[in-house]
Amino acid sequence: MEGRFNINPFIGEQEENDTTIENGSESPPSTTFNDMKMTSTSSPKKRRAMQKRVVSVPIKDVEGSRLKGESAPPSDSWAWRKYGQKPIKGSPYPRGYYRCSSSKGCPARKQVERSSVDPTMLVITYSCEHNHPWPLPSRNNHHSNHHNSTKPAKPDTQPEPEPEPEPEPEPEEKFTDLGDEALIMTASPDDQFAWFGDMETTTSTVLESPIFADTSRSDADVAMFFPMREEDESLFADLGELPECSVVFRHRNLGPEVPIC
DNA sequence: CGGATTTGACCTGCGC
DNA sequence: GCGCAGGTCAAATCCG
Repeated sequence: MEGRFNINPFIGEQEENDTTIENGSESPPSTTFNDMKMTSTSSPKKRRAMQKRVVSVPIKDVEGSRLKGESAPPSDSWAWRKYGQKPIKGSPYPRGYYRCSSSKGCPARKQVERSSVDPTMLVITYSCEHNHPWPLPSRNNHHSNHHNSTKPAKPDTQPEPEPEPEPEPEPEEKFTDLGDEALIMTASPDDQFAWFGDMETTTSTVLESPIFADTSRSDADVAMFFPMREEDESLFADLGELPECSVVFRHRNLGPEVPIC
């Protein structure tokens, strides 16, 4: 069923290491995502070069297939296992932590949380060890299909209080938070963002961080960004000025499923 | 029975 | 140096 997004935020990753992420300065923006330490199995102290991509998808699309509350990640072609959930300060919604279980040793992770800016959107942050050889779960590797992404093992076991979505808490702050670390996609739709193509079915929106835009945005790249539609514009109009999130684009190309890494 | 989810505790990094 | 917040682990529990 739809609602299955083939989110493959890791493709094209090779290019983007943390250096690409840095928001104009060398120092890590904050502890948020860069802080990702690979489980205690790997040197806890060592910060792995994690690449991140922030994807925002309409929650309704997700809910279409499952009503699991804010942490219900959209179904993609990969298997994710939830390993934690934490309430995020400043956000009425908790953030769910998922680990890739599509293949053994898969370092991919993703964090799913509902956007406090737009409660109807699910913000998914994908992280991947940039120098880690990804298993490249091919499309056939769909075991995720029967146990696909965070499979709905418990349809409604999620007792999440799920606080009422707030109209628009602190847009800027939220976006800032998100944008700061957000690794934006700026590649050609047919390769690096092919994965994004699948999401398109859900009118997904990707938030782009100005940082990224600033550092790597070239005219060519900009061309990659799809212009906002009226809905989007109005949607974000509420946000007022978004100092951090300067670009919002939606993609509409259809693309085949692509390996996450 | 095996695998996934839940939940509390613990650890690490950052800011003050 | 301390406190805060985020991220991960691990045991318990639940579901198929």
